[in-house]
Amino acid sequence: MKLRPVRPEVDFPALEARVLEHWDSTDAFQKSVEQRPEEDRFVFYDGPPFATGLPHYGHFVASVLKDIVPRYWAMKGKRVERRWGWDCHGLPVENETQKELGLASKADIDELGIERFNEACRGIVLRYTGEWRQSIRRLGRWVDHDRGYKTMDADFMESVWWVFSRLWEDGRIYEGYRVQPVSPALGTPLSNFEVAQGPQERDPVTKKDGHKRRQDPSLTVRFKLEDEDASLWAWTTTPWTLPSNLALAVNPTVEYVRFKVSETGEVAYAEPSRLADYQARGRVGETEELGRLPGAELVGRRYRPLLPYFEQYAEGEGDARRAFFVVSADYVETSSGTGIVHQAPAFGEDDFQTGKENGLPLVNPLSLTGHFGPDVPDFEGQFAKDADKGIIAHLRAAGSVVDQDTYVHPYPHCYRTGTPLLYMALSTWFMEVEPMRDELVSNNQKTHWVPEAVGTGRFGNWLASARDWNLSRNRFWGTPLPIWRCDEDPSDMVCVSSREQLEELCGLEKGAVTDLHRDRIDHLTFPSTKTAGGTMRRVPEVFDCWFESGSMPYAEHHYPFENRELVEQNLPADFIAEGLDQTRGWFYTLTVLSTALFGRPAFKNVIVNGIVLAEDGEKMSKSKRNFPDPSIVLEKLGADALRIYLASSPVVNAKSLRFAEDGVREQVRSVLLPLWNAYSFLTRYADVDGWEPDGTAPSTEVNELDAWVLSRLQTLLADVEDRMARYELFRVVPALLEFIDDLTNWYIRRSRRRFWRGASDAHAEDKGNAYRTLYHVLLTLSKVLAPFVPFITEEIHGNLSDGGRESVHLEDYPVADSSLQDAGLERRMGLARIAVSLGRGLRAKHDVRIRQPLPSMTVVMADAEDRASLERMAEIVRDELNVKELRVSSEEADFVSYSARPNLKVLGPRYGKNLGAIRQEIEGLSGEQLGAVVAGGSVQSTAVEGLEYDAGTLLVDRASREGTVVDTLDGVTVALDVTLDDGLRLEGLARELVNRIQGLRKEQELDLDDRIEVQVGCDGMLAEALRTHWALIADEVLATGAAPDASSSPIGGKDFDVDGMSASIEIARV
RNA sequence: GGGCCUGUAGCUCAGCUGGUUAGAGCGUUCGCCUGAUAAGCGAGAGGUCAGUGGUUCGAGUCCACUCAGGCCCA
Repeated sequence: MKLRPVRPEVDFPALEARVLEHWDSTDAFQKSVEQRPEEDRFVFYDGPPFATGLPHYGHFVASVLKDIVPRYWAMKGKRVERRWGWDCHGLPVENETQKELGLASKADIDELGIERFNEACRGIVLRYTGEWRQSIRRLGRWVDHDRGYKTMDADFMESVWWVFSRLWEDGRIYEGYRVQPVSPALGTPLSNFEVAQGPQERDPVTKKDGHKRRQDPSLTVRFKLEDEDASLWAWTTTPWTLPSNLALAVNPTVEYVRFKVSETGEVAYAEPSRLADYQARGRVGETEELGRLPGAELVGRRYRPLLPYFEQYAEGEGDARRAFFVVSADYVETSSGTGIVHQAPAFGEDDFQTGKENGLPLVNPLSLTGHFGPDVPDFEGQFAKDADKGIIAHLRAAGSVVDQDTYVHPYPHCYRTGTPLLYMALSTWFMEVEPMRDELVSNNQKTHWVPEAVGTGRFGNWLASARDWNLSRNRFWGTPLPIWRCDEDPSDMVCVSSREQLEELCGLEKGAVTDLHRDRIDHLTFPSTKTAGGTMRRVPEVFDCWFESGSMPYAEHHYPFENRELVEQNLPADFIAEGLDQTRGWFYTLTVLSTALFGRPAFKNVIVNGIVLAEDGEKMSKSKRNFPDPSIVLEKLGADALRIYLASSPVVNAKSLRFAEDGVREQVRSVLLPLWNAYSFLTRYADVDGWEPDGTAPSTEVNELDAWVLSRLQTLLADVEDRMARYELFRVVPALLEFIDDLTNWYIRRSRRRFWRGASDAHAEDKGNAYRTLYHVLLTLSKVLAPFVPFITEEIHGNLSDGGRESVHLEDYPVADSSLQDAGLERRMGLARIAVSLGRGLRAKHDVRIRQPLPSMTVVMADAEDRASLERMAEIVRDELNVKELRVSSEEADFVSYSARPNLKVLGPRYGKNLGAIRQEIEGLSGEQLGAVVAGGSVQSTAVEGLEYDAGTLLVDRASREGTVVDTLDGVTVALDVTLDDGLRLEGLARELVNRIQGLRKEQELDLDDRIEVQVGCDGMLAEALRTHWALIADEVLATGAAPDASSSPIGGKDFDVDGMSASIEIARV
């Protein structure tokens, strides 16, 4: 099979478009999955994104990871199913729908009807799937969209019900209360996410961003103690919560003062520094201190209800009291107020907790729209904030107001209506997580995290202090909670676990329930079996959509209704990859549900990616336009470049990345083009030579360069395997880069001539082996790189593979062959490259260019083995540096001077404080003494007893001896003999002529194998060089015929200056 | 307010359990080379390792605090 010759110029995006079509037309992805055995799976879970927005770089990062890793394992022989998933439910969708339908509040939705609302949600939820599909395809990600799952599918939802019913049976579900932010204008609780979206403002004092600021009343109220003619002063900015006051909180460890107000004679309690603050602001007059006591001594004291609405709760069982006493709370601070805090358990998180701890009742006279109900008849029908005025007036009249002022503070506002939010305790459904903490933590320890610190730190800590999970939402578009409750007895409940069960309960025929959304099932009722005459009705809540995505491992396969075995075998997943922001999201919900249901971790390996920022270090923002459109980057530079840019960036190690288009371009230059050019080199010369792959493996015996690059290739394979096994993608790409550099800038560079030489002569075997080696390396490399840059490798593989599979992605991943690894050879080549590098530096110092042959170079090394090694590399070094002879010497002292430093790693722990003296002594060691150490001897220390300076305790540095032109690096010292005789000079001039003629060839865009006729007009030494070295020149520039007559200048010749002599040269293709 | 992460050259980042003169790539300056390459080679400039204090013979690395940025939670 002949290789198609390939030009070095390449249009990667166009190439990628062709490859995409090839994949589509050959069903490459399907084949790559199906050709692997079903028993040997690599399980991948795909975290579902919302389709309500377009994909951005963050999704691309995750997608690149989700493609590279599965492709790799597929090539390693695993069956890797990749099913796409869509997160369809939840608030983002509802918000979008509300916006489009112009529905401001929950009431509006109720009015419209859930059915129509949900229909609208269903209509927009898949709006951008087409764009997603196209972007993901363009990125080269292989994933099955057609068999993908959607969290709104009835099968998926039914599995979610099953998951929930298992938790219900296990007694992990309970109904409770939770203080939540409520938008009274919308009449609905908001998620924290929505709260954070509310209006923001910078605080003028602290300069920190926060909630929009608001002016509220600042009211200080007196609560009359029952056992003493004295009062407790408490402060609030929410007078509307005072009707619901049930306790006062003090900090038990803070000291309080009992004092008398001089003007009125009132006796009261407050925290002393707070009292002083009131006085400083002139709100309270003179006082007389009567005594001090710790807060703990106030705890338990009873006071009279400030307002009468809930005074029935004063009475507890027996002598006890249910409410209206002082409680202890650590959170009470003394930076504001009076140090005594009014408690309304329904209206604050802290209050709620304190209430729970002290057995306080939970009273909430407000509706979701923030209006007082009949419990507070004086203000019934009034909006809470509007009632402030009336309440204050009422209290003032009753003589309960100590002070009234205003207070400006940051306060959360509704993100949609801009009105201030109210916090209130609402009934919700919880899953018990706290008792599972230990198990969660131990399951997490079975998971391999990349980077490790996320698992042990961030995620581990979160699990260790996990709280019960509030998994219900008072919304419409979601999977409904499958709880049916009796309208007569609220404790009579049934948890439904399947469609079939619901049909049976409701007396419907089998298959009647096809959709589980609220609009399809809320009306379904059935009679209670426990409560006579009771009717079972579904509770109104839907699931937190995280519960649904966390159920994905089961629900995507409609477990346990179908695929029982498959799902149970698929647990835990081998691999998932998501962003750092999923710590409390998907990572968490997967772990909690898997632990609760199966007692297993949900995933074995996880790569956590960081956040992609714009080039300016800020968040990418559509309005700021601070980042380039992903699709334009893909069209300009290609997906391979973008993939490798992302995969080698810190973002795959959970760090943030400043996205720079130039960074992507850099990948084209440093990875793709060199690879392409190596490939182009092979195909073009193979074409010229008529070489074809013959199925013969390259030999390591013919030429050390071949053995070397094959050895390097095995090292690369081993490194990649190791790093992929650890999921450390960010460490793979640098290894690839290093190899590509070795291949192009050393192997091919050093081997070029092997490809040019005529095949008929003694070099035939060497030439054939060079082809075979380069071919083998490139073909192997196309497989190694395939998961990372799937397009360019497909193209290369398609041309090179002979009898191979129709896609590189169907190949088996190459495995390192340790018999081809030769550490000694790699070491030798390393030494040669150091020597060459030093030699090049010396040429520059001497100002002698490479084209000028030099008589000799001397390399000095102390180590005998190294010297022998380098001698074996003499030809390569001579050729690369254009020197006639390579001398290897051990006589370092002739060229370098020694200096020494203490080897602190050895001496530090042993001689700690003596280091000063040691350092001084070492500085004073003579060249002879150091020479002795270098030679393997030792020198007795006089400063420190028992210390010997030798190769272990000293680090000897070499420097060029003054007056010599040498250079030294890593123990290799190089000196160059630059004396020239006429012979060398002539040869140098001949090479100059070659250089000029090659320039003309290039200028005239001749093909690699075009033969030329050369005419040169010149005189003196140049003419002599032309005559003497014509054979060499002709061979180099593919000239035909005898040496030109230098005395006649060509008519159309181009004039050159060669070392101060002039030459006129003309070439013509023959 | 709490948890976690980040701060090293103009830019992007390495720097393992503390150890010697803090590295790489890109960019930049000068020079070289080019018979695959948009490349390559050589030399140079560029750093108070965010700051302060501490532990230690020795701190970019460990500890404490501060500052700045980020993610998540409240």
